[in-house]
Amino acid sequence: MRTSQFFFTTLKEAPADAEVVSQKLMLRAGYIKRAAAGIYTWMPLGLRVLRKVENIVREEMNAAGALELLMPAVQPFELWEESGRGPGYGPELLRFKDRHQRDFVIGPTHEEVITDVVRRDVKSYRQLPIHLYQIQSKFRDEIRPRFGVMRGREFLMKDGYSFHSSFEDLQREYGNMYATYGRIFTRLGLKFRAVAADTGSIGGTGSHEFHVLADSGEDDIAFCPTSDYAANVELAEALAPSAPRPAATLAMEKVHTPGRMACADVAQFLAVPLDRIVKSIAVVSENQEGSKTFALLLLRGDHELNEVKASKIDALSPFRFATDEEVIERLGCKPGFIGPVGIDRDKVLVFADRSVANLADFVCGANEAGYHLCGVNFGRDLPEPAVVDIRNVVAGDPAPDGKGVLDICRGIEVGHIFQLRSKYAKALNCAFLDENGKSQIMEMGCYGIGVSRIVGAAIEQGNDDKGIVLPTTIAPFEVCIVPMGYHKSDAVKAAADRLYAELKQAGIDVVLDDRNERPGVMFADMELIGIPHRVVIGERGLKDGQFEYKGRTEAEATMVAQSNILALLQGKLCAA
RNA sequence: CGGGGCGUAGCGCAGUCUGGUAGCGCAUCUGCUUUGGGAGCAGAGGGUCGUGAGUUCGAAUCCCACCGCCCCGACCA
Repeated sequence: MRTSQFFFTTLKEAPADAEVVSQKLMLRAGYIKRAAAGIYTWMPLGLRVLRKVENIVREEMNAAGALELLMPAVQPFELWEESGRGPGYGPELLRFKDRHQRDFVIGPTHEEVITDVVRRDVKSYRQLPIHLYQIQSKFRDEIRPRFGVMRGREFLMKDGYSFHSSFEDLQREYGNMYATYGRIFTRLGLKFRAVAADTGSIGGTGSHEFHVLADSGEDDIAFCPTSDYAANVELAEALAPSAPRPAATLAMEKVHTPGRMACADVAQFLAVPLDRIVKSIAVVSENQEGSKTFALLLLRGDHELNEVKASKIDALSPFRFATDEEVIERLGCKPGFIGPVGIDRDKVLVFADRSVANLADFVCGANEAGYHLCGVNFGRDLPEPAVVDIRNVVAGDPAPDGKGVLDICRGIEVGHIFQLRSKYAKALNCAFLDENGKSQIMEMGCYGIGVSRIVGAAIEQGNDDKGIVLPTTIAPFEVCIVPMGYHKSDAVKAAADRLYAELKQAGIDVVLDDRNERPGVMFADMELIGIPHRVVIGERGLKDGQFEYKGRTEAEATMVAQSNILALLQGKLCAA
């Protein structure tokens, strides 16, 4: 490609509303243009990157035995009614009516459609297993789209679905995909980690997320530096303290704590460590008949509630936070001074985090505005609570695998694999006849990769003050040729044209900057858009039969004999 | 959904308080000069000042409504 024949525009300043570095750079480099909140046009330059990512994903999926198909972006709402997921999915699901007033959705995912396809055509165990995937635009009407293509509303996704005659075979394919995803992210040149994950709204059993590690990520990952353990914080188990609960040493005492509502304020005011303050979070679970279950969740002052874990408590599934009115009605006290002592356990359930259950002589609200209780002890001052794991792990907690201590880092979720089992197959009656002629429901797996998000994540991981730094495998071009005086010097022009033809002939994805621009403009543009290898051709070097080579992240350029440049570049590209 | 902020040329911004013929930098176009790190000079084009309705002799500026966008919050009592 010659830049004079290409179309790209760069900006010196990023739009003011761009938030994260990848978004700013993608806009400045002209990879994408914003069309509406969370909706972008991929310009030719950015599309080259997107397609390279897509093709790596496609090659590895094909190599792993999956078959590509393409499903419709627009889906009949009936399928969502049949799976029972229509109401639960909520406002993220973009719905509309056609001219005949029939309901449709723009697909945020395709479990329903693929299950419908398979149930029509797959009748026998002999046709199983089968793994079908597509690479297609999805639409999810996010509450707050942000971070450019990393949390857009429209995005490109690879979604694959496998169907099996047994759970064992599903597990085999799940392992196959786990390995395939590792190969894909390795080829993409990303620093990533596979982590155990919650299955969320999609449902199912086993699940792993693949995260690109980056400080701007939206997910917290708990991992153990001295073992293989890694899990989303939503899922990571907080072990019970190993030491037994200490004996009580203090008598319970009511103290005046005017205006001290936050745990940190109470701790400071009473000169008690934050980890001996117990906070009580009031929640309500309403069943379908409208009857309410009211509960207090007890956490140490230095811990955070993990809503995913809490929602797995049977009595609280699902739950919401109690309103101030509900708290006053049940406890006779405003939030801020509520606690588990002296309450009617028939009306209020009490769940204590494992760490709270191990406390002695703790502080909690007195259920009276302006007062807390000190020196509180389970068994003596209040009944023993139900003990549960409902907190987020923190750095320094013991790893659940018992092989070290946890640390926390941020990640961008770029892949997710699930063992769906038969959730959708059952709802949509996706069945087959087994060896004995008996009808059985299929086992399903589902495997997603956020293709457009990967581009943002890769730039989040690879950038410097000059612009985008991408791995050669996904950069928009592998090599750029920057001639000094292409339009003035016949010798430079001839050398540049010759090298350009030679590199193209060798199958290298090369761009020749033949614009009549000043050198500074060309250097700055090629660096901004993220070309990993640069060859500069000038009369100075030509006199000695030399070109100048510089890698995108190298500080200094090196002079290379003209006859050696192809071999040098091939070596660099091969190594990548 | 609650709170806050913003909307003026393709991008970044000033002007709004205190109403009086719409500006700056970058980008674009023309000419000359320049050519190894985002050039210089001279000239030019480009605006429903988010939309609508008001107040006024006169509105980017004041009032009202709407639309769009951004940020914070929607566990941590």
